[in-house]
Amino acid sequence: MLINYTFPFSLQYTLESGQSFRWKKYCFNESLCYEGVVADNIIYLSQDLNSIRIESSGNSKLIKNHIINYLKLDEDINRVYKNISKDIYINSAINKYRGMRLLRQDPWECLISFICSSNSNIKRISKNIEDICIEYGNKIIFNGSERYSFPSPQILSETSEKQLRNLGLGFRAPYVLESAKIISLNQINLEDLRVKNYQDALDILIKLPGVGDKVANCILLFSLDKDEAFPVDVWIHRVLQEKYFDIENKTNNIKVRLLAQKYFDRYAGYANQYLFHNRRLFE
DNA sequence: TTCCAGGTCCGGC
DNA sequence: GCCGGACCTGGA
Repeated sequence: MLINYTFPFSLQYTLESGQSFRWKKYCFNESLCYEGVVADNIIYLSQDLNSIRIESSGNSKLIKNHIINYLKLDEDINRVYKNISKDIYINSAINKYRGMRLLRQDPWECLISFICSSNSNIKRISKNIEDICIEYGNKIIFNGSERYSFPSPQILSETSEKQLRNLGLGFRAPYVLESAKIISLNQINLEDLRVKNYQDALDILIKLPGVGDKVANCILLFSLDKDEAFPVDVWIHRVLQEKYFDIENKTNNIKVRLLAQKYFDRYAGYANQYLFHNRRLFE
């Protein structure tokens, strides 16, 4: 099955940019192929000259729509570039990683993933998420691959801190458990945040345990269509200090975020993603 | 051995 | 309100 896309689009940059943690890279017929789990199905994706090739364990028409939505192919990336091209530094990052897109992930999975990201690294986060799925998700078999779905809020809320610590989550275990309880009781409805404005959605998300300003901005940017969201981590802080603003190492991250959002405006999140990727791969 | 990694939380000024 | 330290764990 094929999906056509408008240029520019890079599957590799998009799936390897640290937004999502469940894609595994393969080399197949001398081209890159990615295996992941989206909406309880195993998905294989690869990029041809004019289209994205999909194979999956699920109903093909449904999956096609899921993937168009997941890859956010409805976004006009050229309009984004036009908006964020403010200086030579961001332009150089755009030229290097042209076609890197933001995803529209499941906010629940995104929430747990970025709670797990706290004071960790991409390799370990990926392992934590995969272990959570293996332990509590449903087995999916397709084409010789065996993967597991991401468990529901109910399922995770019925685990225990000890069980989650045994999976290697460390001090993040109680945050995952308590957040799962809040979501499963529908005290916070993540999908409802999509129709709220950025600031209101942010104020709600940071009430969740383990979710501060940085993690909340990741969830807003990578799953809830808030293109102005701007997660400030050590890498972004470093770039902004080196290339943009007169700030100190210790300058409050929220102040830094507000400066950047004012500068890059409505698509600040895309600028963030290019600056992050560029700076992270530079070292 | 020590230090650090996509931060958050808590307690003391 | 702001600031510093603690926090699980695995890899360098």
